[in-house]
Order: sequence, then C-alpha cells, then structure tokens
Amino acid sequence: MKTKESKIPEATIKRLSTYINCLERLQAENNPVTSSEMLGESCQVSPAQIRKDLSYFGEFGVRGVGYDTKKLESEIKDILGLNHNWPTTVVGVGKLGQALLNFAFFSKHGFRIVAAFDSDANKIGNELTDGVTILSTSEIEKTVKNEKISIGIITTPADSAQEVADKLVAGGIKGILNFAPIKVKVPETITLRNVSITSELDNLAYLLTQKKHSKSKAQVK
Amino acid sequence: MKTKESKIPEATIKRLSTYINCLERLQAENNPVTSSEMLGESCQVSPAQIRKDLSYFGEFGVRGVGYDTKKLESEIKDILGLNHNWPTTVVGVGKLGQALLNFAFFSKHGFRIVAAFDSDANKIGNELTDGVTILSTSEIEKTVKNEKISIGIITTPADSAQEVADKLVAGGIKGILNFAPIKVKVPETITLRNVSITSELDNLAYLLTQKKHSKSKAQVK
DNA sequence: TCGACAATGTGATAACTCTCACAGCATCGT
DNA sequence: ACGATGCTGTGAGAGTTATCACATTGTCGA
Repeated sequence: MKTKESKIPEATIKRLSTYINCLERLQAENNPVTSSEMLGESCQVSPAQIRKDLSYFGEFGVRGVGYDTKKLESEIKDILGLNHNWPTTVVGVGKLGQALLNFAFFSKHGFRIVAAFDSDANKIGNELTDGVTILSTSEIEKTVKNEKISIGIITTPADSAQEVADKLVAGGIKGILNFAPIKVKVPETITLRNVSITSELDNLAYLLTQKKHSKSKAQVK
Repeated sequence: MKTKESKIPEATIKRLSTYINCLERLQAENNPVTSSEMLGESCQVSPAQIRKDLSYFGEFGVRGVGYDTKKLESEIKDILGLNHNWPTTVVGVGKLGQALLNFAFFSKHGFRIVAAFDSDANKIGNELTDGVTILSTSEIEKTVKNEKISIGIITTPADSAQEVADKLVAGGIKGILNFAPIKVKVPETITLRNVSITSELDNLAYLLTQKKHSKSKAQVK
C-alpha cells in the first residue's frame, strides 16, 4: 500500500495515462471488471508490464478476479494527480492551440482552462466556447499571478516560445508543456516537458526506410 | 562507415529528429561548425549522448574541430529517410489536422501532402491552401491506391480511427501515424505509431504532484 | 616537419527497464 | 469447510540504454 518513492520509470507514467483511456473504453463496453490480460490486449501492453506498473504504487486488484475498471481508473487518476483541479492556460491560439482547447480531455483529466493568450490583435478579445476571453500575451505575467495558474501550454511558433516561457515563469507558473519545435529553457524549479509532434513523423519515415532496405526485417516494437 | 544494423535505440532516432532542429537554428545563428558540446547545449542532450547516437551510423565529425552544421543536418536527414519524397495524406481535417497541414515542416522533411479526407460534408470539396481538395473518407482506399500514398496521418476522433486505419491499409498504405486517443490495430506489415498528445499533460500533472508532495525532490530528467 | 591541442569515436561500465516464472491470496463449487 | 482454480503481485534475471574515460586523429602554429 505504501508508495515506493524509489524509482518509477518515466515509461510507466506514460503508460498509466493510456491505461485510463483503455479503462474508459472497457467501461463503455460494459466490463465492470477486467484482467491485466484483457487490459493489455486493449492498450497493447503486456499483462506483466501492467501489473508491474501498478505495483509501483500499491495493490489495486483482487487475486483470482482482476481489477474493477471504474475504481482502477480513479486510482490511476489519483496517482497522476488528475483529481486535482489544475488552473491551466494555453498560449498561442493557432490551430494547434484550438485543437487542444476543443478536447473534452481537459475537464475529464482535471485541467481547467482559465485563460488563453495570443499576440494576434485580431484574436485578442474573442471569446472561446467556454467563456474564456483571449488576452494579449503582454498580460501573461499578471494573469498567471492573479489567477494562480499552475500549468502553461505553449502552442506558439518557435521564435516566440522562449519569450512566452519567460513570461509564464515570471508570473509564477509551476509547469510548462511546450509544443513549439524548440527546446525552451526555464529555471530548475519549473517542471518542463518539451513535446515534439513532428519527431514522430520523422520516426515513421525512419522505420519505413529501414523496412525498405531490409525487406525481411521485422517491425520495430 | 558501414551502417551497423545491429541495434539502434528507439530513443536515438527520436533525438536525431531534434538534432535537425537544433542544427538549423545553429546555422541561422551563423555557426558553420559546431561541437557535440555546443549542439548538446542547444538541444539539451549530453555531448557524449550525441556522439554515441551518431556513432551508430558512421563518423560525421572531424576530430579536434567538430561538425559541419549543414553537412551534419543533411546526413541525419539521409539517415532518417527525409530526403525521400513521401506521398502523405491526412485523414480528419479538424483543428489538429489543420494544424499539421499548416506546418512548413512537411515539405522540409520530405513529406508531400497529396490528399486529405474528412467525413464532414461541409468540408468535402474545400481546397486546402496548397491545392489539395478535401475528399470524402469513402474515397480513401481508392485514392491511396491510385496516388501510391505511403504515409497516412490519422487526426480523427477516437471512434472513427480504427475504421480509417482499416481503409488506409486496404489501399496499401505503408505507414500510419495515429493521433486519435485510441490504439488502432493494423497488420504486422504496416509500420504504425500511436501518438498520445494528452498523455504529455497527464505526465506533467504527475510531475507537479510529486513535487508538491516532496518539496525537496529534484526535477525528473 | 613536428609537437601541442582539441574534440571526436568507442569499449567498458553503470543504470535503468522489461520479462519471466511463480508464490500468494481471494473466490467458487462441492 | 475445504480444496481447486485463476489472476494478481513481485523478486530475480535478461535485455536495453546511457554514461564515462580515454585512445584516436585531424588541425594549426612555430
């Protein structure tokens, strides 16, 4: 039951997130209970891996039976801290920013969008569907401070990403998720994740090139 | 010089993609030559890691001097297969699909958008900026076959992703990049990558939660 | 031409992550 | 009430990835 603070693999955290999705689907398909095998089938992870991942945080199943899908989902959300209420902002309301803002995902995972910023004068003042108004990027610091925003999502072009990050930090942000194709730098006290959407495509190109050159080669992972 | 086919880490490929970005930036900042240390600083990877990554594919630097930024960028693109011309399609022209289609990234990395599909009657027939017309998803199989499309990017909602993947496969697609929040299944012969944008946010929430609970804890990675 | 220098390339080692096999424990049928 | 069943939880070991330290080699100045 005790949380082994020791050493939780990064990859485990990533998978926990996908388990949530799969558990939701299993519930929608009328499975009040599942097994590590069924869940593994659903999210393409080995059963042993799932059990190991969960074991880092405690015991959530019943031996001989399996896991309560609804309860396990909730437990994982607890682990990831998704039952918090994270005041969140999106900076850069371009297509990608809008895509994110449209996701039902946010509210389901505990992220509450309390502000959005853009540098485009045509967008400033526009209201998002959920009643949030787009503000000028010059108001980032002030707003982050006043609204006690803890998470900032950067979806600007590369050349303004660092500048935006600096403003978020100045306002006292806790964590930053950066989608701009440049690795921004922030003080050590800030939790940062740089996400590169495009590297996935490069990766795919590589895999295809490999396959072309060695016809017999099996698929990676 | 020979390509050691043996065992190249997945993570290495991911980093190669980021090296391209950093090398472009270094060039823009008037650095015709760089070192593993400078490049490492730029993309936040240890110098040793960079050298190791490159060593899997050959020798690209000059001892005592460093790397030619322009040449190295080109070499890495060769390695990843980005100097090919990959006929590519995007299925699902929602906000995320549009965000991807807008990226200058595609042409720079050898991906040529030759078709786009959507199921929304209001979108079908609309022309994208680059002269590609949005087609009905019912035409996927035929179009993939006729245009010899090798890469399919899925940016539909979760509930149609599998169906779309099946159609792409039926048309003879080579690789699929899936952004829908569900792991689609395809035959082994197809190269597949499932990307979960939202899991990055979950990950951030976890890191923040950790930090909250153990104030003294250092930042992960 | 040659020696000092600087940054690469790489074998050895350490750290990390996954897989396997089975012990442990609820449940269910008799 | 109790043994057979089945799926979890986990230690041990295999496999993978990153780090380190230094030998290697091209460059430049004298």
